[in-house]
Amino acid sequence: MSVSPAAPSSTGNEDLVGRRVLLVDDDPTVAEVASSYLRASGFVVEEASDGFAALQAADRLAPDLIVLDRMLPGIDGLEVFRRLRERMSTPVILLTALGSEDDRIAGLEAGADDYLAKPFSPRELVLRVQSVLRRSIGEFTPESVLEYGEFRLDPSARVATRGGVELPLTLREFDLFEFLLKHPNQVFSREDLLRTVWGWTHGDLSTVTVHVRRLREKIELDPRAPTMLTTVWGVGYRFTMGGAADAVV
Amino acid sequence: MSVSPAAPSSTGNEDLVGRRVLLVDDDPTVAEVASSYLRASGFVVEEASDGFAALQAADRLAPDLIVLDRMLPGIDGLEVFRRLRERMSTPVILLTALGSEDDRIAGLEAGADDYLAKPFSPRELVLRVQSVLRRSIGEFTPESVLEYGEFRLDPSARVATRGGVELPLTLREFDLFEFLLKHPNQVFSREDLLRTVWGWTHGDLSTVTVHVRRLREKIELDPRAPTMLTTVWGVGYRFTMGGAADAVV
DNA sequence: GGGCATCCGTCCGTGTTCCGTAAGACTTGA
DNA sequence: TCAAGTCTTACGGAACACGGACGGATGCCC
Repeated sequence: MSVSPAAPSSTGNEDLVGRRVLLVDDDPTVAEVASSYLRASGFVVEEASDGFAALQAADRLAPDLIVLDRMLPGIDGLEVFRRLRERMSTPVILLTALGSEDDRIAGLEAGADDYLAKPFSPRELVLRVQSVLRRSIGEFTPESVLEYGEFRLDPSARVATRGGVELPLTLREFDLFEFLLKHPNQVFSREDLLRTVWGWTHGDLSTVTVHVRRLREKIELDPRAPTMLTTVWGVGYRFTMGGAADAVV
Repeated sequence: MSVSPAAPSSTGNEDLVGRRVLLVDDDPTVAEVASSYLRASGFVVEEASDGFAALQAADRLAPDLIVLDRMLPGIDGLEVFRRLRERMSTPVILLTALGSEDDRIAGLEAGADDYLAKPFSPRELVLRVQSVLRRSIGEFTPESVLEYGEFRLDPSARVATRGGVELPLTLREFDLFEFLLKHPNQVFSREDLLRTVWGWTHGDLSTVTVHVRRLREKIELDPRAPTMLTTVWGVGYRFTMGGAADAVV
């Protein structure tokens, strides 16, 4: 199984890191793929393969969100859903068989917060989970603006400036820059970045290399001799300002 | 008017506890689920299953807000809505059936304070009820007029002008513009807009694309090279004016 | 009541932007 | 000097945004 590219993991999702997700599906393959994607996006995932296990796990874990297959061995998914609702108000995303539009309607009317038709792309699932969680947290509350030296980065407007001049960053470049700006003076391996910024579990590391280079092209005065977004040989990259923070090598 | 952002995380929802909500829907399942969610959020809920009962209950209860299904047995939902408006200014959230295509309610929806397309997530309904109520509290003035640059937008009269000249905006265009004016310098995905402005939880995103284009046609000097309603590639749209980030409205 | 204009949602063709990958040149550290 | 790691460049394809147009539905006017 290879990780598909292009997860628009716009990093306004850092508040979501560490949130607990309970994944209920009886198909081991689906469960494994889905949970690995969710984990890659920073969620803590617990799995359950039938209705009883789901209810128990829900009590024990008190998850922030539940992904629930509508078709389950033993108790039906909808029934599990009702019982869940009786004791907690945790948001639920329902996985429904394709085609059966009635399922979806029934699901939403029963109180699901979202639904996803099987077969679904894991990436889509991650997006939905993030979307539902973000909504339940509080929507459209503008994120605070990052200021660092002459750089200014507004995540809500997705505008980055240096000395008041706007930097024409692309989506990936912006996400990458935002992450680095939030964690200055800290070294990240390419794998770290690929996981946190891209949301991939594994993949071609050169992707990171190239994007770092492109970002340097836009934020460094002399991209050939970077002073802020520097390379730590054999380890990764680090964003620093003020120049003197790199004494230790 | 359409929608405003939901629930600030610092939930100033304490003021809303105990507010009376009249829920009008003939589908017992929908009514039950919705009302249980509303009650769980601290509202006092009364239900009515047809138009007459709704009007009577409205008189008797003097609710703070009414959730009204457009499709009702007996009197049509819209008719109920008109009669309600004749005697009281209670805010109304309209539930519309999206599935049945014959439901283009464009005309009178304009008077509703918010609308939500079925099927919807109950959580979404709660968010909207809170949002509308919070807005209506302390706002005895009909509705504040939005001014932004040379634009002036009167939600009550549904009139938009640029430099004193009226802009012939359609219903959707007005709603869209209003939402963007209320949240300047912030990027919204097509999905965000579809959910908040249209009240759809799911739908064709190209709908948003097209309406943005039509709106640009009317507010931009050069619609081909938009300067205010700009596209953020891979993310969504943003309304900005002149460089000044005076986000206070 | 019929015809007309308006508005809305959808679809399709087209051009553009951006991203991921590969391959070769270069640099670093031993 | 050598090998591993890093940088640079280029390219193909995919995702995306846009314009144009169409059909259906509604409201209005005659």
